[in-house]
Amino acid sequence: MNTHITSLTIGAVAKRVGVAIDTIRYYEREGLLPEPLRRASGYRSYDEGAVRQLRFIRRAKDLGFTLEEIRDLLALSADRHRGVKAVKKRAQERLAAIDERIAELTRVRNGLEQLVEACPGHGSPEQCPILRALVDEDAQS
Amino acid sequence: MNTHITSLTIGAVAKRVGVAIDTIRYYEREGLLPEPLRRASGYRSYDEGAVRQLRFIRRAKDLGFTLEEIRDLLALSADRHRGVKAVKKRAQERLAAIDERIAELTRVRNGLEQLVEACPGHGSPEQCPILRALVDEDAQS
DNA sequence: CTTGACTCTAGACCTAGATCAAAGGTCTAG
DNA sequence: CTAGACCTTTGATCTAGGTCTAGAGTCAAG
Repeated sequence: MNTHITSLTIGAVAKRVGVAIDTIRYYEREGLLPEPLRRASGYRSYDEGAVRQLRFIRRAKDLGFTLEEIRDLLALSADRHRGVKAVKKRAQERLAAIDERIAELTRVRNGLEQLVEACPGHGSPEQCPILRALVDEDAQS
Repeated sequence: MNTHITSLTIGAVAKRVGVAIDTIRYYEREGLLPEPLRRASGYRSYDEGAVRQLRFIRRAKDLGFTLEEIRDLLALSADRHRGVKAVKKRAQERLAAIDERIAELTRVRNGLEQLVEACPGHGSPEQCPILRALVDEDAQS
């Protein structure tokens, strides 16, 4: 519960969150982070809220959300009550997209595995099922 | 076994393989396709071998190989005998990379699923496990 | 006060894999 | 012969998510 007033430079924020300074400025340009206060010198001045928001962005990115989707999530999370429903919907959509991607990769994976297993690893290229599958239409499983 | 002499324009090749004309020229620039013969007019003149090679590239790409890896595969496939071993090795590496990617996606997927299941879909943002997980470090499973 | 680390802006550049535009030459059906 | 489809080149543009540069100003330690 350490809510004392802090004033962090962009470098300090970057270090805390583990992200590059340029990335923070980039997120600001892209509307993912609000424009921070400025010192007299023009230096950006951040507080803990900015650190939290930046961590939010990074975690959402780790879950595979695009920056555009994250912008949307941030807007929704600011909407007390009504936002929750929409956030859940976005998460479900993301989950479905991941499932689809996994299924697709699994299909490719299994096809490739069959080829690898069938390949003796020596002999002429004509006998290699991997090369045959790549060259001949009809050699596909 | 239709190996009669054919001469195809780039457009005809593109249509047969189902790829854009620009993509064929791009592959040529990138060294994935040999420079074709030219008519007196300068038009590229392709034969069935080029069509086969282009299909090879497309199939390999569908299996998740990058264009750089495909360049390598093409070189290997030209090596009668010794190439087969290396091709199998590349395919095994590709398979391992896909497995790793699937495992990673599955981890993310399961984490996200838990959050979705725990979210009531209404109420205040503080009660939404999805938002909590994104905001708070310690709310992570 | 000096030095070195930090920050500012605007804008260029990067990867991968294409895709498009402009300005012009060629080919073919009618 | 002409319309219109097709082809040529060079070079720019796109997506996504940053990363880097130059030139200038600021801050903190000693």
